[in-house]
Amino acid sequence: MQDSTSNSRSISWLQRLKICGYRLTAPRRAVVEILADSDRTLNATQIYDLAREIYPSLGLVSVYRTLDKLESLKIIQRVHQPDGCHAYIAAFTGHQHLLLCQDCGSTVFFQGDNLDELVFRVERDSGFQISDHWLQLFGICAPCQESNRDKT
Amino acid sequence: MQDSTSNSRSISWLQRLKICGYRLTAPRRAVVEILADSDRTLNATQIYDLAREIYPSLGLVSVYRTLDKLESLKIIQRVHQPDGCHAYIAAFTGHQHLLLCQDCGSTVFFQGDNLDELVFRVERDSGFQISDHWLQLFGICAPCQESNRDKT
DNA sequence: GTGATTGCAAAGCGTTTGCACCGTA
DNA sequence: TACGGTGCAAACGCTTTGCAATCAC
Repeated sequence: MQDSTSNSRSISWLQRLKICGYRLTAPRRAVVEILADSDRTLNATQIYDLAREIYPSLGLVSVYRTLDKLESLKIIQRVHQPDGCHAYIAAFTGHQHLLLCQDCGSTVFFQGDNLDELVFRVERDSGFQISDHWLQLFGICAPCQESNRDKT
Repeated sequence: MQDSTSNSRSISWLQRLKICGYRLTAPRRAVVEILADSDRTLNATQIYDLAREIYPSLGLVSVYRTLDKLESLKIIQRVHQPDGCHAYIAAFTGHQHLLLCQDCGSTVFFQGDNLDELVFRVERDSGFQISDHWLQLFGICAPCQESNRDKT
């Protein structure tokens, strides 16, 4: 099937919404489609603009409401960056961390941090009971490095 | 000197403001005082409330304007947490990372992460040029663990 | 059919801006 | 005295809420 509105990730997300008792409506399908297809962080307005290309009568309110549901089902997650925390991306699967391009917002997940020893040491020294950690890398992706070179 | 309005950290911050050409006014002194004295993250409204105990005619606008200046001088920094990114704390000195209590917001800095190898590997695998990283630990501080136990 | 979901409009909230007055240097 | 800084009020942008109409199941 060549239909770009039905990649396997969005189908799986819609199934999960349905299983959780939510109805599959055109606004939800459009928002899911945009986020499932994106490899970069998007905020509510960006999602709204893109999703209206699929479903023009979409309201911004429905974007916010769908984002809430997707986030509470851990299908998507909010991304924090130096300049704010209002962008979303498909959620981690398992223990992964994020690498973000500060030019174009494209993201790559990686794993293989070995922080156990550090966490243990900090836990012992501080008396804190550590339950979670964030590790994010920031940089410039290869295509953006390329286009920055061209500008010079 | 027992005067709680003049601990050494706030004096140093005021000096830095002055050196950078900013005037030392009562509203600025009050905001600086609150932040310099705090070991936990505070947002604009919390700073406003606390600083009005020192300087009751303070306006919220001056809090925002002072926060801007302190942040641009890297005296304070914005802290990102799972529930938002609108809190401030005294800035890192050198290469340090943050450990936050999710109950009371108290913070501890730590150092000694060894991420060079990881950064190198991810850089090689992804093609990104990595310029920065965030590492934050979240947990419950010892006093909060204690008081949670008492509630049970 | 019926109740969840929608888009619109309005409200809400945190933050920024315009402005006349004030106070530091 | 000069002009950077102030507080107030209003504007602003993003997000949430109230509501009647709509539509998936």
